[in-house]
Amino acid sequence: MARVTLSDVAARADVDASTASRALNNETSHLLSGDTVAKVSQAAEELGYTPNTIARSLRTSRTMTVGMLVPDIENPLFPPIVRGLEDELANSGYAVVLANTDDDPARERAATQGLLARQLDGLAIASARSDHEATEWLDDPTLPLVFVNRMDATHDVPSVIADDAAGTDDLMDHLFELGHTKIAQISGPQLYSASRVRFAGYKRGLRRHREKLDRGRLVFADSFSVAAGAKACQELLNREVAFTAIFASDDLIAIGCMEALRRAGIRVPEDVSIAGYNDLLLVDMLNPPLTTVSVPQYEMGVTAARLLLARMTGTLGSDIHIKLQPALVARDSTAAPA
Amino acid sequence: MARVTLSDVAARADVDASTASRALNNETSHLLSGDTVAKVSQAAEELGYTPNTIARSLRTSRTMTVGMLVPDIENPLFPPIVRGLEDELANSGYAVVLANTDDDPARERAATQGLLARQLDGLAIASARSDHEATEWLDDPTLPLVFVNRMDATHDVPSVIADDAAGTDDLMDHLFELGHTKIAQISGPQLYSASRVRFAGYKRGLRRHREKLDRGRLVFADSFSVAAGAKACQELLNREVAFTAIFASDDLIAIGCMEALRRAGIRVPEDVSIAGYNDLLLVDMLNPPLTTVSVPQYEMGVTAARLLLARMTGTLGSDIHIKLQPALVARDSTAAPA
DNA sequence: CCGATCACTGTAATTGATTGCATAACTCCG
DNA sequence: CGGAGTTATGCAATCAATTACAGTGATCGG
Repeated sequence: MARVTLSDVAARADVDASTASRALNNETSHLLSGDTVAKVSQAAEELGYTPNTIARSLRTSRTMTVGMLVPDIENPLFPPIVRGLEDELANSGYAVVLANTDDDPARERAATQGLLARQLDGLAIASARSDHEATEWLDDPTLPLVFVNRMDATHDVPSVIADDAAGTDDLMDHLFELGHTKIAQISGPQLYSASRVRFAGYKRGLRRHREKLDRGRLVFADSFSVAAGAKACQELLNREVAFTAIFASDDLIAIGCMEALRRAGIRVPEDVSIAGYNDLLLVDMLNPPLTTVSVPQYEMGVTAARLLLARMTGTLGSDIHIKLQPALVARDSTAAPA
Repeated sequence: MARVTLSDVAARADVDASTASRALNNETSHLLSGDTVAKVSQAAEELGYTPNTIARSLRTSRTMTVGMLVPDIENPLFPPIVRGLEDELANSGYAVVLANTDDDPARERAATQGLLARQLDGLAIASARSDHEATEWLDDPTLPLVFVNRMDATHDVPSVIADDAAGTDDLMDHLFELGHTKIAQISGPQLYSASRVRFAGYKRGLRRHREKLDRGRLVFADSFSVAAGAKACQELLNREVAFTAIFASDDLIAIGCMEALRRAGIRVPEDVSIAGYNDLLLVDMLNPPLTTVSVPQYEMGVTAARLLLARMTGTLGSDIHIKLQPALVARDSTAAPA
């Protein structure tokens, strides 16, 4: 059974293809007599007609498809974002093409090429990397873009981020309230705006509480992962500096820290408190449950979708930057120092 | 700046569009003189030409895009599968459109419609549901399909699954070896083939070890989720039947059980052992680390992609069913009964 | 030296839908 | 009753590529 085309429907309803097209589109069906519309609709129904989106796209140059770039869908931070985006866009008839970049410029470039060639109507970028080399194509003004979980002042692109400044402030206050003063940070790669903002929050927290920054308590992890966190924490331990708490830039890094501390026979939170960031799935079930900052991931996806829709259909400005509020979640991995 | 089309390139190279097309396609460029090919390539280069995939697709009826249906990308089981699929397909130039179905027939139908209208070249279905009502469209023989993590004898569709029979056998043996005989099962919804196979494995394990099935120790959870697991476990507790171990059909259910038991003041594994299934991300970091069966999720995605590629390009039969081997991972949530 | 073959390139149809323009029929009003 | 306006529909171009077919000129063998 060959595909049913519009001409088939038109033939059966005994009208021209153009008439059938108008009958089947809500914006144009008012041009036609109710009679004809009914006739065509019935024919379409009977034949089981499905419009060929490709042909339509060629004519209208709208694909009703958007792309989503993530570093790695296996990182638990992203599935809720993707889900939120997809849910919201599906409501408006858009589909989502997903691509993983591993934050590797070459992969990012390849993925983007692949996506752009498909004439997407828009692109959501949750890829956290923010060096320029790989992103000069971002300046193409014809493609509606939105950054998720990333802020980039050098490109004129709307963004949805969590208010990491507020989140880190709350977290630092929490640690100080417990009585910690020797607080280490395992920061993420400074390539990422999230890392930089949280690092800034760390420094600001110290300053606010009149502690000075000791660079001996500062380690940069190679990536947002358990392995990188463990490695960075091990380095911190090797330095033999004193600390009673660790603020990890990300939950996965925090989990890596817990692993490293456990191997070293250091108890959490009795000997050292640990706090993470993002409130990833299941971190409330860890041993001990992780203190962290909950960011509204799903909501970020939804909001990004709305921004993208607004940019695609309307005339939303590109200078809109939405900050969603995070929430400190104090659990058992942080406690008063011994 | 309007898009650069093939005609633009052709004009600049002073040839016909058809010649330009042939020059730019590897399969046809051998028809042309090296001179012409070079001329066209250079013109394309200079103009920054990117072929319009839509127009190409319309003509060739190949979109180089496949769909992937998952119940919910937020369920940690699926990201690695999606990632494996995407990685493998990207190597061959295919993009992946993702849709969440929530295993809701209406959503599944809507999502599928939306995907199919885009003339996908193939569709991978990890949506675990296996009732027929929603899936009669599966019998469309023109669309290359592959089931992932789902086996369905009533449809003639290739599949990639983990060998759950072997996995459950290993797990049951493990529990018996520890000395458990009163083993409860929290099963997943029987709608899912995975649940049924694991339930069968549970029964087979009991039989093999000469225990008879006590339906009092059997509860069916409403879904594969922490909440459903907690609820089901609570029901098990309410029944006041004796048991020393719980085999949960899925890690999330197992985590729900751990929660319910903790609330009831029952220790794991001292009072009750718990085993899950799937070895989801981070379950090794739980309190206690969860005994489970590791299934090669990423590998399943890759394999599914290969099957799909084979079906799309070649003439792979539809009766191919690949079983990947799981591995028991004994951790601290299971121990000898008191 | 002439027809056949070959290598190369152009012409035009095609893919399936949308849409500007033309037109036919009908209504309305002076 | 005729011209203006309205309503409903068809015609044909268009979107950007691919591809069957045709044609041109050169080469080659008899």
